[in-house]
Amino acid sequence: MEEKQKTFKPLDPLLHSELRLAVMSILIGVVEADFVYIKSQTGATAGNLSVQLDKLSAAGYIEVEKTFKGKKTCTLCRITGKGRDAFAEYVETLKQYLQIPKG
Amino acid sequence: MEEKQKTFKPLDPLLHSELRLAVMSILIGVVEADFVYIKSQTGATAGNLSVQLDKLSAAGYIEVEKTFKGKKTCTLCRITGKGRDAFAEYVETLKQYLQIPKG
DNA sequence: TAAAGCGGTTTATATTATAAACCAAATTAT
DNA sequence: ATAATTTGGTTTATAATATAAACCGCTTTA
Repeated sequence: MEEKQKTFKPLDPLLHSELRLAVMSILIGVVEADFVYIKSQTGATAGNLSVQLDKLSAAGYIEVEKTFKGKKTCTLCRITGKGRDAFAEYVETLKQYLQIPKG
Repeated sequence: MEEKQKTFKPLDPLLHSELRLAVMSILIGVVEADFVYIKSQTGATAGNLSVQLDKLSAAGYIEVEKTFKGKKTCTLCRITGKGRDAFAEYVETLKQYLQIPKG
C-alpha cells in the first residue's frame, strides 16, 4: 500500500449521467438528430429526455432548434464544439477510473 | 437519420457513481486497501466513503474486514469475484457510450 | 485528566434523475 | 363537423442518490 496520491480527476457531472451521456454519444456521431429519434434510440421517456436536453443545452453542450417536419413540430439537436470538447475530456478522465490507457 | 435502434445497455447504477467507481478502480489493482488509504486516494470525506463502501459491500462487490493496526481500528477492503465481474461488464457497457471499440 | 486527534458511523440535507400529469396541434374515426 | 386518439413535446411532482455535517468511542498528547 504505497502513497501514490492518485487523486482521481473529477468527472463532469453533466456528462456523468446515463441518459445525457447516451444523448451525447448519439450526437457526436451525426450531424443532427431530432427528439423522436433520440427518444427511440435511448428508450427514454419524453419528459426525462426533455429535461436532459435542456440541461445539455443550458450548458452549451448542444444546440436545440425547433423546426417543422411538414405540419408537425420537430426538435433538432446538434452537438457544439464545447460539447465535443467536454465529451472528449470526459472520456479521457474516465479512462483513469476504468484502467484504460490514455489516448 | 436511420432507424438503427441502438438501445444503449443500462449502466450498473452501483458502479455509475464517481466515488464508488474510484473505490473499485483502486481495489481492482491491489490485494486490499484500508479505509484511510482509500480516503486519501479519492479525496472523499469519511462519511461519504463510509456509506459508499457499505453499498458496495451490501451488493457483494467488495468485502470489508475490521481489524486492528496496533491499537487503532483498521477497515480493510477487498474486491470480490462478483465485484470484478461487475466492474468488467460496466467497462464494456460504457465503451458503447464512449465510442471505444470493444475488447 | 482535559483536550485534541484518529477512524470511522449515523443522520440530515441538497441534488439529481425520472416519470406522471399535462398541453397544444394534428390526425383519424364517426 | 366534431369527438376521440395520437403525436410531440413541457412542466411539475416524486423518488432516489450523493454528500457533508454532526456525532461517537478510543487513543494519544498536553
